[in-house]
Amino acid sequence: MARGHAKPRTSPGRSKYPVASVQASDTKRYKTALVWFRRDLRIHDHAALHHALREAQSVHCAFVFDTEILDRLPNREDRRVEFIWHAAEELAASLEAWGAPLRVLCGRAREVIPGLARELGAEAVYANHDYEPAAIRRDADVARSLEQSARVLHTYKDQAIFEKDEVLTQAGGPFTVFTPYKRAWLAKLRPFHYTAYPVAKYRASFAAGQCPRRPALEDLGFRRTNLTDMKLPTGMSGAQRLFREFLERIDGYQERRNFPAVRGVSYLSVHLRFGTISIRELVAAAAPMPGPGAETWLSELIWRDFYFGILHHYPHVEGHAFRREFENLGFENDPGHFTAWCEGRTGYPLVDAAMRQLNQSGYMHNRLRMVAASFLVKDLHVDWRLGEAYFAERLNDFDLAANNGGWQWSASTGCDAQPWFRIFNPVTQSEKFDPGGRFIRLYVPELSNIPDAFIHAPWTLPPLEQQAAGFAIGRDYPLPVVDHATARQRTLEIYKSAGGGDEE
DNA sequence: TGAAATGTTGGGGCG
DNA sequence: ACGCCCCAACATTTC
Repeated sequence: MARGHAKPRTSPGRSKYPVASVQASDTKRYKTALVWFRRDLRIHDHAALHHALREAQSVHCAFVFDTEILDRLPNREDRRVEFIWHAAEELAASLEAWGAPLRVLCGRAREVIPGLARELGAEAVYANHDYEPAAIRRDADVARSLEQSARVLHTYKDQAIFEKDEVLTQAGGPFTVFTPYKRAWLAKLRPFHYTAYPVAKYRASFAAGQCPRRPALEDLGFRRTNLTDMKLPTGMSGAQRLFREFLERIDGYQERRNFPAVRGVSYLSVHLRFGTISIRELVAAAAPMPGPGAETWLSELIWRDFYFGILHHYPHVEGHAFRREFENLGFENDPGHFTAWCEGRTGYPLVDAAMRQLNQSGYMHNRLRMVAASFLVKDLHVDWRLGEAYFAERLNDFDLAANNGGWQWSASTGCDAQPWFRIFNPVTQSEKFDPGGRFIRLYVPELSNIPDAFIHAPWTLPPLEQQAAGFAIGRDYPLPVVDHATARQRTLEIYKSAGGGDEE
């Protein structure tokens, strides 16, 4: 059957993808269709767009700034809204080059989309699968509304290479351990799974028209952020630039990806999140490429599919520990400690640098996400859900499945999580992965004059040398909020008594 | 995608 | 020369 879990089609022009010839319009099943863009803000290699163009004579496009989401955002300067706004602008410009207008609307998507479909006389709405529980409920609502006026919602796999039940164990169940999942994923992978949808070939099906006025960022009730100052490339073109640059250094990825002060990673996560680049394009480049760099990077892309799958099969992970014995660890959740962590003043330089990077830019290096998460849970004894929520609020690339998976991994509450007795030492991690303190100095300028030998643990700088450096611990930079060795012992007790006792 | 505690080994100082 | 001790370096176990 056709890719993307599309329901079996009966239209006469249906053929096995990819298709060599453009269908004649009299073989199409719909006169008019509407493509609803969501987290897939691009025109190339787009499943829903491709199917709509093939199946309808006249295709309209829309994007909705969903007020149900926007209204719940805690502040009016949100880099993600701005990122999406830029992406929608570029999407509109690209569609316009094909003579197709993009309708950019603002409102409750579950009402706006059925309303727009009625207004346009669209018989079908096309969109890509979104796996978040709230999105699933929204899409079910939209489908129901459309049905009431004899319309239909078609949705497709687009964000993932394999979704839902496509990769299963021998027993037919979902994988809950990454390594065997990855093995099965790789064994199943064929070029077919990462071949781009040739959208441009069918562009004759776009409904022509004037480009309607689009809302400015301010019209949405949001203010500019420092997003553009940060030189974060936005939109499809920004994603392509990052990808091109990353491919130049992918060979060193395996080593360089661990060092936050080094440009080692791809920085594509936010683009994958909003679909300004296609996962198929990335896998198409990485899968056939030899060497440990491409292999390791592909692994990271597989983690993404893995966590989509976990959320799909175990939706209770949203809000609950995957491992029930660790549901309630009885942490103190000291508000002072939590605030110190949020604000980057725990007294542990690498943790603080990481949190300040997040606060200033909306980005945090992946290793630092692990270090910061481990510290919150296993040093400060704050519930992982508080950290998860803070990241959700701040990360430009925030994705429910991946963020939840990452936090439960760090907290040892998840499926295939790190063992509970595995506890990062924030000083050792700092010495290993920021040996010269370059990253620390970037975000914790009050430590810029501390010698390398002490920058990972500035409280060990002898008083005389503090004087010489014009620095006083406790005055210019906080003393550690907790003692790691003590906190570690307590963590071991907590997890052991919570039922971790009989673990290997 | 760990770190700390504990165990083992072997070189060198030294009586 | 030899045994003994110290301890660094490495390995293994434990959390």
